[in-house]
Amino acid sequence: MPNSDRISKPTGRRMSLYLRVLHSRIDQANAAISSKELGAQTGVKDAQVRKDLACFGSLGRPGVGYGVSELHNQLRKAMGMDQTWKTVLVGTGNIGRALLAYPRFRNEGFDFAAAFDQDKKAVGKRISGLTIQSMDELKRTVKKSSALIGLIAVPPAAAATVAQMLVDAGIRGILNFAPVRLHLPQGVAVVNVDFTDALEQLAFEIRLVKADVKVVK
Amino acid sequence: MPNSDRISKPTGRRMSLYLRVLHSRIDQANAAISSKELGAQTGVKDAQVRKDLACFGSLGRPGVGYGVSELHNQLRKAMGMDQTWKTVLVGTGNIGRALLAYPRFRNEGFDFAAAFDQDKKAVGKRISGLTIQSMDELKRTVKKSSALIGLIAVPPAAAATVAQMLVDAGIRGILNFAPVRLHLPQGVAVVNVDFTDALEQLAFEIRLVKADVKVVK
DNA sequence: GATTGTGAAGAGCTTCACAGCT
DNA sequence: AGCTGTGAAGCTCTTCACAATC
Repeated sequence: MPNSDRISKPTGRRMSLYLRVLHSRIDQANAAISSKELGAQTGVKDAQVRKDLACFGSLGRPGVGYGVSELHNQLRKAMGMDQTWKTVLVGTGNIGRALLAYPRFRNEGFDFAAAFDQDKKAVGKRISGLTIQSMDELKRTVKKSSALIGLIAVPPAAAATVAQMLVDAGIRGILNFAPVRLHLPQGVAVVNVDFTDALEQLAFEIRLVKADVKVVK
Repeated sequence: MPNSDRISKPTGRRMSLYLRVLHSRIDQANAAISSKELGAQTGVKDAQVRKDLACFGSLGRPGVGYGVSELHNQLRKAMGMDQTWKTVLVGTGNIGRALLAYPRFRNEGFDFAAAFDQDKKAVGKRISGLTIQSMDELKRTVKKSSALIGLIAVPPAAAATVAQMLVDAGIRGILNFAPVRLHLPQGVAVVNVDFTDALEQLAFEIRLVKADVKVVK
């Protein structure tokens, strides 16, 4: 009996991990993989893996495991990876350019439809196959492209304004690289990627390890 | 009575947020800030803020709040931000170069001591004030610089090897940008930053929102 | 009156353990 | 024998609520 009331956030995060493992085994599509094996590859306990996968109903066969190909398809569908997500980028500085060039995005179904920059000197230049557009064109271009995802890679001071522009243009989710908490209306999702936060987190954990006699898990 | 048994990971993550708010108020160093205000700025409930801050003992004054300057100092110390962290970068592709140029790292106490690349054609070039070194020099340079943090910005296939080299050289923490789960000995901390994971997460949340009649928090 | 610090309740996530299937 | 699916137990983090303090 399916357990798909609602997929929790922790479960969603782990789904990405499982997906990565399955992706690396597409060549063995007909083979089976056990929850134990999936767990070992992702650092997740086997019982947890089974609980997570139970969201889709009973895909596994006792004594055997999960069909790689079948599970891969189900997971892709559940995570929304069975479609192409039109995506736009705002901010073509160092980070923005690196993101545009990042090869895995396209492979995973994220397709950049446009790139924007406030700097008039950047507008018109081509990077990674896109011509940088001015902010004035944002709303029209986004609507026309029906992009649902926006990446914000602008300085902190500009992030809030840009976020509002994206929302007004109909964007449904923002991947935010600016070190700022965005206030967005309900119905618009945000995921933050903050390099400084990440480094601080690391420094914090190093201190934990050094401070303790016993190492903290 | 202090509650500093052990600072949990969720608490640690929020500390970064508080720190950011306090940082933006250094000009009002003598003023006070309440848990409610700190919470509003960071999206955290006030009771949670107080619980988190109670780790340092009783810094707050009932009816008033927390001294901005005092709290800032305590937090910086607790998060290990009262020192300079010597840091090295491996991989000087698009992402690596963007990280080296990221201005906030230096501001927050992270100091790049060296950059390495496997590509012989890159070695010797200067980026952001550093001369790219070959991998052969990694161990010696890292030991000499006494760097504790390593950033991995290399292709997935190379990440595990690089991680091992960093650990052998005495690194205590790794910020990993490669989409790979690193297996490291106890005592070495890892924080992963995976752009594709983040985007997948976002796509997943957008789907949640669209699927539901009621919006999920 | 405003705000802290905190015990207790609540919610959510993880792990255990085992019946049941192949 | 091996493995799944899952109820129940265990654990951790969050929220509530209020006495104590300024």
